[in-house]
Amino acid sequence: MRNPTETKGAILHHAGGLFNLQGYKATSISDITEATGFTKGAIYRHFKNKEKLEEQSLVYLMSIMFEKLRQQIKKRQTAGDKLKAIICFFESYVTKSPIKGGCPLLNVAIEADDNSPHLRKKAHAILEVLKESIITILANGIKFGQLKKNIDKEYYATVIIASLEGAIMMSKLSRTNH
Amino acid sequence: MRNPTETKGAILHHAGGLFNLQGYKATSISDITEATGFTKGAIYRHFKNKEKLEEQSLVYLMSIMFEKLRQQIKKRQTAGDKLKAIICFFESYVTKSPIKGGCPLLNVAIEADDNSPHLRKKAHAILEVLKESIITILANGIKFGQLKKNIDKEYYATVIIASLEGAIMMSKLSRTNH
DNA sequence: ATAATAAGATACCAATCGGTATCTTTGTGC
DNA sequence: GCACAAAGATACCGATTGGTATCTTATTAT
Repeated sequence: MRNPTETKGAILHHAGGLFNLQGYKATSISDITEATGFTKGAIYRHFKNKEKLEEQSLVYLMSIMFEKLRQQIKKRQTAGDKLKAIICFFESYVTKSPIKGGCPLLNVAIEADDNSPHLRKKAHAILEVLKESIITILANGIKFGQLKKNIDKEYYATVIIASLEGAIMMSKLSRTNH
Repeated sequence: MRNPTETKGAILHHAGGLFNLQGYKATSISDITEATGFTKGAIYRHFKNKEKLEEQSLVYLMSIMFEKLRQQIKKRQTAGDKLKAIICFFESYVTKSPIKGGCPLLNVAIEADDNSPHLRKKAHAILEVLKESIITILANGIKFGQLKKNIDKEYYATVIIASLEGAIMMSKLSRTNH
């Protein structure tokens, strides 16, 4: 019955969900104890403090995101189709997100501003990974003659991410339900 | 020395700044008393509760935004130049924002999700105003033959806002300073 | 079986939260 | 100049916050 790794996983899962939905600062340890059924003692055994729990939860959330996204990209062959898969992924994100509360990267970018520089650092690193993966797709597209030769890869990668994240933000406000 | 309207204005000014920088939930009444120099008694005399203060602060912040944006748009003549002015406005927003903490609309869209539906409602209305004003610019551009006739105005307005807001979000993560 | 250790529960801590009741001060109408 | 009302300060409230110390329970090694 007692499985520490499972316990830690369950805490990350529920904490991640709450952080993404309510915000990091707005989610209390008590919220997490209620959601998980575990007590404060269990949480503080596996995580040194709330800050560390926040960081590891963000990593957990993004690992889910990237895994789902990777699956979609892998299926397609050409650079164009791969990019379309990314856009589709974010589009489906609006209606039925794999994680409640929208994109964890967007959420943490807005919240972890002045306070919590630890989260901002992690989020920045994650953004770079996302950007690099899109740049790689563009580079391969150029390599195999599917895209024009002298496009500014970094610029296009940035624009793609920006408009997708911005769209998620707008959809958050436009939802009538809920 | 004692001027109630000035007091209320000062509270809105400082509270707005803090809300936009730290987040609404993360900013306490004590933060605001420290920033303004006024006491809790003064704040709760002018605002029924924190919720109302949050709402009015958001309106205050957005009124600053819209006023500055309106000035820039008014200067230009053609639809293309007006749209460029909007993009320029958001671009300058990244480097030297008129309000610390980035775009108040973006911030509130992310934070006021599940909790605080009152803020979400206000933010939604503000977004619609922004979208409509861009649609109007596009419509005028079509009217005066500066833009193609059968473009989807709502679609383009949405894309413009999305990419601008997304860019602000990304810039938040990429800042090396601070 | 039992001792040792790890996992988790319970009970508490000071600090802070939003909010209110009350008191003092300031400006105003007469 | 004096009463009256508005504006703001002070002092408090219960609830909740993140965090810790301690106690109990379950697992594992011998």
